[in-house]
Amino acid sequence: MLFLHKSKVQINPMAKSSITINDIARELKVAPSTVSRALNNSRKISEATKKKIVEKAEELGYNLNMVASSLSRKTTNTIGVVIPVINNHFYNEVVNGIEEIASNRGYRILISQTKESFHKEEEIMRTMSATRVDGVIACLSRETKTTGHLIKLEKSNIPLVLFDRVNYDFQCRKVIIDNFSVMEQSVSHLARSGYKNIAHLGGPTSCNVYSEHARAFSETLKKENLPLHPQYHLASDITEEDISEAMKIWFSLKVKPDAIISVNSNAALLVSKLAKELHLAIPENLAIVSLTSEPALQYVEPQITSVELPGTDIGRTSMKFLLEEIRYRNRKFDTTIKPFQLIIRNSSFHNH
Amino acid sequence: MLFLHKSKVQINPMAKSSITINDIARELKVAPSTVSRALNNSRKISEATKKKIVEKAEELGYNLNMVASSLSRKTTNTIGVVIPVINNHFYNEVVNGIEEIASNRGYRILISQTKESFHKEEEIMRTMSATRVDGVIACLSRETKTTGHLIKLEKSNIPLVLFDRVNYDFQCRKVIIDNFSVMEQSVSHLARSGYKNIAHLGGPTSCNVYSEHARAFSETLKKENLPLHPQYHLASDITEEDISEAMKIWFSLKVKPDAIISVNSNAALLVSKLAKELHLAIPENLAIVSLTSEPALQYVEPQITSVELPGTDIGRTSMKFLLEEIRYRNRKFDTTIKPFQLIIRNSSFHNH
DNA sequence: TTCATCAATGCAAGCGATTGCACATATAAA
DNA sequence: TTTATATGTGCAATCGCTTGCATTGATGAA
Repeated sequence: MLFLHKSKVQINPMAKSSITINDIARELKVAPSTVSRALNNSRKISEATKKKIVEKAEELGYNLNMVASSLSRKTTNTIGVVIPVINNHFYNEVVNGIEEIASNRGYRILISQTKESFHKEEEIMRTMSATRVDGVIACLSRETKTTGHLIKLEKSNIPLVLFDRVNYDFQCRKVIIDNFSVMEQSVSHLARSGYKNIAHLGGPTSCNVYSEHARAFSETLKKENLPLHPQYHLASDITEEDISEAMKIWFSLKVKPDAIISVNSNAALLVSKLAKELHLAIPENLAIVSLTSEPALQYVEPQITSVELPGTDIGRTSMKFLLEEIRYRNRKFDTTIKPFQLIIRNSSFHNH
Repeated sequence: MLFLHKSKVQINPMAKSSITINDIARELKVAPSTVSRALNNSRKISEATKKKIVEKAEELGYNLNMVASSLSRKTTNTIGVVIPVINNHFYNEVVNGIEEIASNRGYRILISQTKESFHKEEEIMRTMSATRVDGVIACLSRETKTTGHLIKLEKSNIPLVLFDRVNYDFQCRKVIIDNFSVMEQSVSHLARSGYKNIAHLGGPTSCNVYSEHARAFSETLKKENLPLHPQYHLASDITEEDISEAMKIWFSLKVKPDAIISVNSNAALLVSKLAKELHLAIPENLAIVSLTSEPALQYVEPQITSVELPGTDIGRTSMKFLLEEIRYRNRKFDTTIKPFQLIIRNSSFHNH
């Protein structure tokens, strides 16, 4: 292919201003408003004029300036998506769900990651508000304890839907999982399979998800008449170091755990690896259950039992709720609880 | 917990219009231009006035309207990121690299996925152009063969940097991997380890990355004096079905492959799983090499040899290049080749 | 023929910032 | 004291599009 002609480099430091509706209007000797209406397919414009205008727009290579349009319309057709991190299976699925609905309805999405920093989350909310997104869907950072930044968002009249990690003190629509039940089912499953000394590698309890896990862990152990060793009930930031250290400590105790419930799949994979290094047979000596899923869990040996969360569904639902608020401004504060599934694989099931 | 007080619902269908610089100006009896300058910390405004204005802005809960600002300034401080899919380790890393540099320099990023559809890619480019992003960083879809949409983008004076999957016919800055070398090193490694019948599970050759793999595969086999069985040289869309089918066919042949080079890590993981189901010992009966990496490769047994691509680095570099073009409008058309690393793990190395 | 009605288009005022230029003080230099 | 030079603000146009209202000419009803 030859680009000799087209590749004429434009050296001007300033962008050559592009074609506007005024250019079209001038060429056709009509009013800019007519051009605007025609391009928006208003039915107040005759078909003949529309055709003429559309053709001329095509000819001149006109491209709508959304910035101007947004300013005038007071709506950007953009929705902000705030997630802790982007490289995570669950959030990827949620984003996919959001995007699916959004793009169907003509909305763009602006993704930002908090990297689990409250400070960054605050800043992101300010930016979302400044860019005048039409709405925000967010999953709070682990550090987030207060809601001042959410209240500000609300004050700027930007609808907000929270998912997964939420703050119950803040009034808005929420799409969540029954985290208590997630843990309850996990513990019960392990109990039924004959495991007695169950450890919990949990997240920081400042976050609702993890505090609910923690509560369910204690309560269910009691219900199942299983011992709750305080040192088996860990809440940490779940870094690789945290996990290694926990494993080291646990397996140097007199009574060692025979099952570990891990807050997420990354941690579970690491636990599985470390367990193998300790020559522990899975699931005979040690069971592993992960409270979130990702494909890799099915590729390791043995496959790891995990809780499947409906990420895409959560995304879709959140987006639909948000659209309702955007369109009809009917603020609702109800919380939707999505179903999950405990998928039992070989890491936690054997005949004692 | 009680929500009674906070739940005062605002029923108004219309967003209460927010505070503008004019409101601040009126209250303080100064000109809007003064407010604008003060908030932008212009040094033409006295410190006293600035203080007054900033305080009033704070008091009224003022929040800059970026839309208006963008229209006036003719720049959005937003850069568009176009990737095939979001749920992919490599692209996640690239996005992280981009975001790191971008947020340091005060840029937001707008992420869109093509889902490997050329049609969607075209549409995304139109949107990017309409929203007047200051620049675009893109990795082309597998289907993309033509560059009309890129030329249009260029015509709207939006700088573009391509990474990984590029089109050599299109003039712009590119950040890529030496795909030929990736394959060459993989084949040579397998040859050195004593494998003879190497199969290639490749991607569609319409895409430069995969066609380079394919060429390197043939050439390196020849160089290493190894047989090239045409049926071992596969180019497909790499769906799960494609892979299953390929495996079925290959292992029903008279001469079965003793090594498989898989175009990406998902495929490699699946191959590894299927191989186990066929009771093939890895790496004794079958070696596996993946041409991209993800953490899961280190969790499976045996760990899978793979090519580590510098995703974050690619992202950072692309963003830096883009910023140069945005800032100085110095169009350069050079291609940067980033180093990769073949990490040899247990799936491809044993003592024959 | 006259008046109401309607369809098609134009006029002009926004939207909320930014910015070149003019203008008023104040200060310094002559 | 007069003139040059800063310094700090205000004026008004502008960015490109949207939209309420006015206008025009044509059509149909009275």
